Amino acid sequence: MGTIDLQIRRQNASLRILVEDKLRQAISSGRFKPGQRLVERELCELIGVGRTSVREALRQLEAEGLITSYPHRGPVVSTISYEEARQLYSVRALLESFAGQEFAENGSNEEIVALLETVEAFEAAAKSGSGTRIIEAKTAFYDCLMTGSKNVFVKQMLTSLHNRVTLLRMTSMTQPGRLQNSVFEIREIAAAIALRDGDRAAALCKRHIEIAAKVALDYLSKNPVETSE
Amino acid sequence: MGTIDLQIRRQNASLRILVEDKLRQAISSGRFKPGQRLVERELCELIGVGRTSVREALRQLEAEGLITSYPHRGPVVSTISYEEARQLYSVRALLESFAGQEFAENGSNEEIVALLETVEAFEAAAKSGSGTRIIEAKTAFYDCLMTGSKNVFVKQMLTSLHNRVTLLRMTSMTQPGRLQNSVFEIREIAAAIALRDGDRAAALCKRHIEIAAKVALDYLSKNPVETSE
DNA sequence: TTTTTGCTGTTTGCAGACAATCGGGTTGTC
DNA sequence: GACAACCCGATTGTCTGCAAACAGCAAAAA
Repeated sequence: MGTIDLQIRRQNASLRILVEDKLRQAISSGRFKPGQRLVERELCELIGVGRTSVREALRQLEAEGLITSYPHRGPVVSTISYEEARQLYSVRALLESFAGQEFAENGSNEEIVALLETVEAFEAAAKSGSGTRIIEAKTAFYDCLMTGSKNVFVKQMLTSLHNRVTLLRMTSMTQPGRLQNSVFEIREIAAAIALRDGDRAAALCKRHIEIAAKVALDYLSKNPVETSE
Repeated sequence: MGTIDLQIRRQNASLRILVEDKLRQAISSGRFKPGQRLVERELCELIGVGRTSVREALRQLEAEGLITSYPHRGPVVSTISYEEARQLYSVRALLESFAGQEFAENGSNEEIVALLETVEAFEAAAKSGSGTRIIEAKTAFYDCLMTGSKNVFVKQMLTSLHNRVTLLRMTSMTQPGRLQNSVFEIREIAAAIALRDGDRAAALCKRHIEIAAKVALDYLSKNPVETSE
């Protein structure tokens, strides 16, 4: 007899977690725009849960920096200024180059194989042109990269930073030609890691983010991020 | 007639924040030991607030990594393994050297003056031998360092890491002779920053943390951290 | 026009209630 | 005595009602 689906009850996740994910997704997808007020009661009936769950989820998102709470005025989807965006990319370059270096020097062979697979998936997604597939593939690549770095703190921090980048509501991918370059850069990074060349991997990661930062910041200085209200 | 205290109620901070700080302090001071269960109701009557505030504060501390929640069993003061401690010091070295470099290159002259003052305060505290004064002075130094780095993300992340280090319940300061060396290292760091030598500041910060890490990890491998229950 | 006053919507916090769940002890069986 | 099934107390997860505090705004007063 085959193994019956062990995960029948994926209901394990508490309501709070579900609400968190829903809100995160709503913010990332742009359904909630930066600057928009999030009224408790509205969220409650929108999601169909009690205030307790909503409030605790909001606290979590606040800790992640996705929303900002003003006393007695409630939470608001965080906005991110040009200067903050610059700082964000700056520290992201630092952490990702560290992750790349650690991966190259300490990652297991299996992890390298897995990384190369995500690169191929990314290339395929890029060819397909599907926006969601591209984002998924890129997320998978970064996830693999961070896992291979063998540092839970770096992984946590980078995940948080990635979430916040979406507040800019503009993936640098949307720039013409940027996607192709991105594919190339990522392939190079993976190659350096596969060759166990930590320094080169770090340099490539750093450069990759710096380019993305330049594109994003240039765009941002011309088209200020759209906020709600 | 003298001005009557206008600030009778500086109740600005919401209860939740107060509870957070109380709990953070209780954990940092060792009143709550790693591994100890934190029962909601006990905390409620201990602090004298309702469950709502306690639960939201717990969510915040969980996001910071100070406590860990198990489904239907409640929160527990986080423990930190040897491997995690290694990773923590590793990323801390990375971020602090970055902060040091940025400070040296972009800090204002006023900030440099302020930094030098915290160094002197630290030296004075070290001479006094008072544990709490030393910790305060060192905190002030780091706070100044992070502020001068002009990067809110780095500051946030480092603050979180500093909080978690206290879970080890052993400041590397307690090692004989370590305090004197620490004073020396910090003076050197500040000097490099004052000279605007970013590379040297970064290298010194990195070395400073690496030494602290070595001391702490050596100690940790011999004396496993005491947990409660 | 400027200041004061009061209203309204919203957050903040408390208390009580209930279901779901977990761990541990007890019971029953072999 | 060993082991499994079962039950029970404790605790969390969640919901709801209620009171107080506060920000923003508009109307009233100067």
